[in-house]
Amino acid sequence: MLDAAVRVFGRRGYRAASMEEIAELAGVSKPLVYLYLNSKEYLFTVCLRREAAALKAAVLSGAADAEPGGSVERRIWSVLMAFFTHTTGNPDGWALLHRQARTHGEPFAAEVAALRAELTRYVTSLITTAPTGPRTPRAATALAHALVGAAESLADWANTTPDATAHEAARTLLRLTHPSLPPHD
Amino acid sequence: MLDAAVRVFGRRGYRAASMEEIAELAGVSKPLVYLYLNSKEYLFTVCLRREAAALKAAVLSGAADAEPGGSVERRIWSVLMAFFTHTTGNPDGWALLHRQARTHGEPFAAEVAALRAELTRYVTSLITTAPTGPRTPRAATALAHALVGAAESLADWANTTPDATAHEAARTLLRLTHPSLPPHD
Amino acid sequence: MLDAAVRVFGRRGYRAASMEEIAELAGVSKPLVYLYLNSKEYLFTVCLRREAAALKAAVLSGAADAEPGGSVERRIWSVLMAFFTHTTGNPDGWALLHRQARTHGEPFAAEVAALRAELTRYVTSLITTAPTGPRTPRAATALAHALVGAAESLADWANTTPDATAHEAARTLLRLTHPSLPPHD
Amino acid sequence: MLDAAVRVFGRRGYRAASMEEIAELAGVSKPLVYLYLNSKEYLFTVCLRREAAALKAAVLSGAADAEPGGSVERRIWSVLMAFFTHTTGNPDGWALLHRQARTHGEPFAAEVAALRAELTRYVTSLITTAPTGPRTPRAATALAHALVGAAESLADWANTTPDATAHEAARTLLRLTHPSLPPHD
DNA sequence: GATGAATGAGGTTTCATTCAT
DNA sequence: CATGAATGAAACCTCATTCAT
Repeated sequence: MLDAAVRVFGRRGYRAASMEEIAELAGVSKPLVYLYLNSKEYLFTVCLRREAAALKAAVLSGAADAEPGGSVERRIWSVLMAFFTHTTGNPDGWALLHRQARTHGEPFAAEVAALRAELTRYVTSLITTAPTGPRTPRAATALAHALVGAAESLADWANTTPDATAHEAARTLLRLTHPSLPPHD
Repeated sequence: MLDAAVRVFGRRGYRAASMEEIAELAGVSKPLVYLYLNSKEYLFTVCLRREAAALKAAVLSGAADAEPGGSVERRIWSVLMAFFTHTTGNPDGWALLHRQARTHGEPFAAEVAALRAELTRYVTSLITTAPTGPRTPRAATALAHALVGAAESLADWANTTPDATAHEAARTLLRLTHPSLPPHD
Repeated sequence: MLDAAVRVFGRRGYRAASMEEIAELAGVSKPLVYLYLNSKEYLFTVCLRREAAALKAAVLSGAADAEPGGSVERRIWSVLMAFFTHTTGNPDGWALLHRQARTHGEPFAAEVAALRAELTRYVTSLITTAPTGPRTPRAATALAHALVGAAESLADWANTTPDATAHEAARTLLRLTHPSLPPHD
Repeated sequence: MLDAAVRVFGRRGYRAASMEEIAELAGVSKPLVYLYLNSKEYLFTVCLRREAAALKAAVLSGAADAEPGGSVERRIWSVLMAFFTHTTGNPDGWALLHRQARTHGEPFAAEVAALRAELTRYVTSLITTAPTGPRTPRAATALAHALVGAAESLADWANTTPDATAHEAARTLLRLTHPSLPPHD
């Protein structure tokens, strides 16, 4: 039932999505949706939180999967793969997070902004450790924003381009940040 | 009158924007809006095209401003400066293009996708000329998508961060693609 | 279970009362309410009839309690005391009868009107026996309506005024109709 | 348009009244009702205030119409005639005030309670000046409540009894309070 | 026998859109 | 030409009511 909501919200946007369509897609009746999820706003909030948590969990699990003794590049690679694998495997959730939730009034935009800020901080920390990285915190933050945007754009690209893979997206981004690295598996 | 529409559409989104608010902000009456612009959909289309054309013109003019004999890096710098100067100077138009138009059903998303494709092709061509660039067209396209996304994200960052400048955004992006270059003025 | 219904109906009114709240207050589930009382309309009818019968029984028992050889005034006093004792002891039932049932479409209003007519006829008969009473039946009926209204208003007053007693209400009404009588106990 | 609302509210009650029926009876469309009167609640408030003001104005004008040098009884008669003339000439408004507004949640019940309290205070003052009246303020208030209730009941009686007149209602009530008085014109 | 789970019908409210002036 | 006045269509939400267990 939440799946249906994520799909409709992700495709149509909050305003254009109708509870009727969500209910229909879920194969239930409108009142049932209201029984479980009290209002359209609340339903959207639940979807948003679920997708945010899922994305976060995927990325963290990717970071954890990297071998403990591995290089920084290896860890970055794991995170990127986890990120793109999640977004390509869950395009509606990704659209909800990246596109729809941000075009909406304060409570929602703030929530996704917080998630994005968390990610940006993480990227900033990765950048700062690099020897050739930016020298001021401000520059690091700006660069992190650029990289996050690049990742987001690649996620969209992978979702709209036929036979584009998460692997391809990850490799593209890694080659941008580490031009000298040999191509990964 | 279009200014008002761009502002309201850019801030509220297509569905949440009401013709009433647009007319009010423009200082005219609703029927007048319908007289000049036949429907909400058409009004949005006109806004979208105007902003797309304005952005394109700004970028092209930036490209033309570069001295004929200058280096490629110099030309890139001009384009970036033109792009970020335009987006920071016209945040509502930028929000309309980048955020609102893409969250919407096919006619609009396709239009902005076309604009984006044009830009991506241009970036692809720039990339391919570089000696250390990607070796396959597919890889070049993917990288171009990443760079366009980085630029978009920086435009948003510049619009939401106090005292962030177009210059700073351009410098950040250029440093990402040309790490060895000395900082530009 | 009917107690719960009377309470909710008496406080909220027919339309504003929800079967959910009634079932909850009764400590049972909604389908059980429907099993015993077929519909909201029927449930209301049953409540209405029960309260009407209870009020009628209370008044008649009051009339019967008066000593057989007593004066008319004494009998009136007994009836008044019985009436106000019942309404103050059962405010929700009284509200249901006097306020909610009458604000509602024909089947209910008619039923409570019948009860009221019965009471009015009784009062009319009391009035007509008095030597100084009205001379025409029509005038007697009108006066009876006035007195019934006075009693109803006093019942409401007693229910909303802190430390107002049935005794006080009865004394007030009796003094209105028999100004020369000494105050009762 | 308010007339239609008063009529529907007065007959059906707040909850049972539908904006559809009000609009239909007024001969306009639903959105127009919302254009002029923002919500059902606000519409009801406006109706309530209008009827309260009209009733108050009618009664005050009746009081003012009495000849300056006339007796107290004469003034009372004028007020009663004004009251009953208004209620019989405006049965829906009377039903709205007396029946529907009081069965409804706090904002409305309080408003009509204030009106009723004003009237009750006025009656109390009339009572207290009479030589044979009650001796304590509490008793006077209680008696005033009884008389107000009697008047309300007579108003209902006059509205539901064929060929009952305001004159008849006023005479009935006056004879209740002043049994010795000769019948008025 | 009692209930958790589900729905049909209807109510309030909004909004893009159009005439008559 | 410009607008005040008006509406059709559709959205969100609620509630009396019923099955399958």
